[in-house]
Order: sequence, then structure tokens, then C-alpha cells
Amino acid sequence: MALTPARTMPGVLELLPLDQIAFQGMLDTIRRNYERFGFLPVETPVMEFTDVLLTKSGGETERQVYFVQSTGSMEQGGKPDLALRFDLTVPLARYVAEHEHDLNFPFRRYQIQRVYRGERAQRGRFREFYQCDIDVIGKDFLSVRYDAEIPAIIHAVFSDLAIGPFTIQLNNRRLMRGWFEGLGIADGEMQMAVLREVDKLDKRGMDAVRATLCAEPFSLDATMVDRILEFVQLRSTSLADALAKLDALGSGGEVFEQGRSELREVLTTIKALGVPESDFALNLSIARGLDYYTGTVYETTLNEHPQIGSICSGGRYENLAGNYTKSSLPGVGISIGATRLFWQLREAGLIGKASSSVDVLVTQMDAGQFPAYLALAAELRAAGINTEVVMEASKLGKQFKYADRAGIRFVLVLGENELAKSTVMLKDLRAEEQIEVARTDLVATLKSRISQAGSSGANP
RNA sequence: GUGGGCGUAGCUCAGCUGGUUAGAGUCCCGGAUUGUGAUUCCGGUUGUCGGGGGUUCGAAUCCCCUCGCUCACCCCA
Repeated sequence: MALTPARTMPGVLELLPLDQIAFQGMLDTIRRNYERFGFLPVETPVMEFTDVLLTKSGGETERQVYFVQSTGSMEQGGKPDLALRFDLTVPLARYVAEHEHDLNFPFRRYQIQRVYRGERAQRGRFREFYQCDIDVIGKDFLSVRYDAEIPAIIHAVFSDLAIGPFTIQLNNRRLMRGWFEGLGIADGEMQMAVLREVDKLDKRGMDAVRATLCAEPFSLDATMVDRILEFVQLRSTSLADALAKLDALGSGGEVFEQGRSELREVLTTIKALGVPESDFALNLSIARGLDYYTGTVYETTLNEHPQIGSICSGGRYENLAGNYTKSSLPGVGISIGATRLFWQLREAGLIGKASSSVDVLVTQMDAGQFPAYLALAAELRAAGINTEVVMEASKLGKQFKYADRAGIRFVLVLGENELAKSTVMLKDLRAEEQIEVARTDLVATLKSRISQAGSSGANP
């Protein structure tokens, strides 16, 4: 009989338990920090009505949407009226519009869920992946101070994740648009197209971008392209440097000045929120492809791993839910692509082997003493220690091997020697040492060893 | 959606210009070791050579088709 191949579709990430523990640890850290900043949890269904999902964006996203249809509906020749969400922002817009009268504004929500995109599989690109979003939605108005709060949260998250030094890079769409207008590039589509090219500066290099902008369909003249490239190369090294460089840009039109004053306030407030100056910077080549961003935009990169690219990005948008309500709902938010982040950190060797969520394994030294092992486990569990008991008799060496492969660090042996002395043999598989502990001290000893093990080197 | 590359054990791969029974490492299982894992030694399991067709006395090897995977572009986490 032919077996069905056990396989998953490409573009999904499925993990072995120890990696799953590491991944969940990452999600926990993100969630903890989102909550620390006063964000409220929200979940929305993976499926939405297609008219909800596809209002805003035309061709490009529609190509990537998975439609959902019951077999019954399909057999009757119906068209799918459901689809899988491709991000968390569109469902948020629907959610806020639907519950507008029951929500408190400014509405601060976080959402950590999976989204789906029918893309061609590629290295580090997924069809199913986690997004970890925070957004603040205002009613009619939302202070630019919220734009400054976002980087403080990013800073807290990535400091806590302990994956090395990082830089939160900021720019402002208004500043860019105003500046382009000053150059004579007035058409909004054209501005966006140029921004998208400029955004690739770090990836494709100066000469490639210059060539693209000079050629069809841009056909910009060489001196203008040089001015653009010079402008977008601006990077700051400190708050004072950023403010000085903004001042040095000369005067411009109304939109330009608005963007500049927003950036000034955002940068100044970020510092006041306690984010070290080394960890954020002005970067005028940050554009973000998504066209709904209107003001501040963010992109965060790891200093020591530039090849990973952006690990967190977002920005400011006006009128989030314009397709669903007449109310004006401006917002600002970011998204961390946790699946991609985890995958890339693992590729870069920055994710250590996690320990099992099982703290200790009670071995079965002597099959006749099985009830004693169950009693020991019950005692440990009551003390809050995650405990597994070997239920089937086997050679002790095999039980140790099981613990080792499962990532369980501590093993208990209770044989006739120990029973006679009211002690337990405690072995630390990683430290390669074992000690004999009095039964009465066992819980305290284990707890202190477990907390020591947990606090040292989760990310080697 | 557009354009390149690759398909041989679960995994990483070798297999000469076509030649007999398709191989290595790793992994997994058992033993050496009936109170001690990761190291060492010994033994064992594993394949429609992606699929179909063609050329040939003979195809993993050459040709055609097809499927799968993969990289880049578009876009994005």
C-alpha cells in the first residue's frame, strides 16, 4: 500500500518542541512589553468577508489573498465570500469601525496572530506567519506624541529580546513629499514610485538606484537624481545632530515644514521617553512601501546583522477605517514579523537551544517503587515545578538519554539506597554533576537550581 | 505573475565520456554497560535514483515532456 507523503505546504514554519519553546518565549517577551506600555489584547478571526478585506487595496494584495470556501458552497457553484486575512491592520480597521461606540479612544490595542499570503515561497518568506502588532487609534485627532511612544516600545521589546544592538530608524512621509514638491515632482504616484526606489538604496546600492531613476519610466534628469540621492543619504548620529541636520535642510513649502516640525517633536520626545540616543536615528531613505502611511515611518535593524534587514516596521496613517465608517480615525502602529524574525535569528545562530518546559524528570530506578515516584512527582508539582515521571520500566541509561534528548536538564533518581536514607539523587545533565539531596530540602534546592538555569544564557 | 538553478536513503551528498548487486557520512534502533545521558566501539533497518515516454544489448547517467523544490524580480513581516 502506498503511503501518503507526510509533508507540509512550502512557506509554513513548523518547529520541533525545543524550538517551539524558544519561539513562544519570543512571543511572550513581545506580549509582556506591549502590555507594559498599556496596550490591550485583541484577537480577530483568521477569516473575514472578502468585501471587508479587499476594499482598500486593488491588484497586488488580491493576488496574494487566499479565498476560503466550504465544499458545499463550491459544489453549488458559489463564489467564495470569505478570505484569510493578509495582515492585522485591515481587520483592525474593520474592528474599530464595527465597535466604534464601545471602544475608548485613543484605543491602544496589541494583536499577536497569524496572517496568510499566497506568495511564491522564498528564503525567509512565509505564507503563514505571525505578526505582532500594536496600534493607537485616535478619534478625529491623534497627537504626534504617540508617534514618539512607538519607538520607546520597540526599544523595550528588542532590548528584552537580547539579540544585540539595534537602531530604530525614522523618517517622515510629509517631509519627503514636501521636498519632492519643491523639486517639481508634484504627482503623488510619481513621489511614491521614487520613494520606493530610494528605499532600496541600502539593498541595491547608489549606482543601481541612480540608473533606475534616470531611465524609463522615471526619466528624471541627472542633476535632479543627484540631488535626491544626496538628500536621502542623510543619517543622524545623535538627537542634536538630527535636529541640526533638519535645520540645515533650508526652508520649504507648507507640507515640508509640517513634516519637519513633526520629526523634531517625535525625535525630542523619544529621548524624553528614555530611549538612548545611540538606538534611534533619522534616516531619510526609509520610505516604506505601503501607501497608507502619511507621516512618521519606522524601520528597525540589527547593527551587527544588516543582511537580516528590517525586523520591525510601521508608521503613521490618517483615516484608518475610511472604507468602513465616516468617522475620522487616525492611527500609528508597528508590526513585528515574528516568524521571519525567529527564522532569521536562528539562521544567524542567534537562537540557542532552549531547555524543555519540563523542569525535572523522575526516573524509574526500581519498578517496585513506582508509587513512590508518583508521590515524589505530586510533591514537586504542588510546589510549582514542571515534572514528568517515567511511566514504563526501562534501563536507567535509556531514561537519562530520553531526558537529554528532550532537553530536560534535571533528573531525579530514587533507588533503595536513597529511600533508606530519605534522600534523592539530583543530577544536572548540562553541568554533568550530581548531588545527593535530603528529601526535605529537595523542593528548595530544585527551585533555586531551576531559576539559576533559567536566568543564565537563554540566548548564548 | 516574470525569469534562472536543482531533483539519488529521514537529512547532507558521492556515483568518471552509458556497463553487472546504487554507495558514504549522519540520523534512527539494538548491544558492549541490569544505578547514569551527550563521547567511544560493534551490529542492524532505510531507496519505484521525482514521474512518464524515447534512444540503446544495457540508462541514476543521453533526449523530450511533466511534476516538485529552490533563487531573483514584483510586493512585503
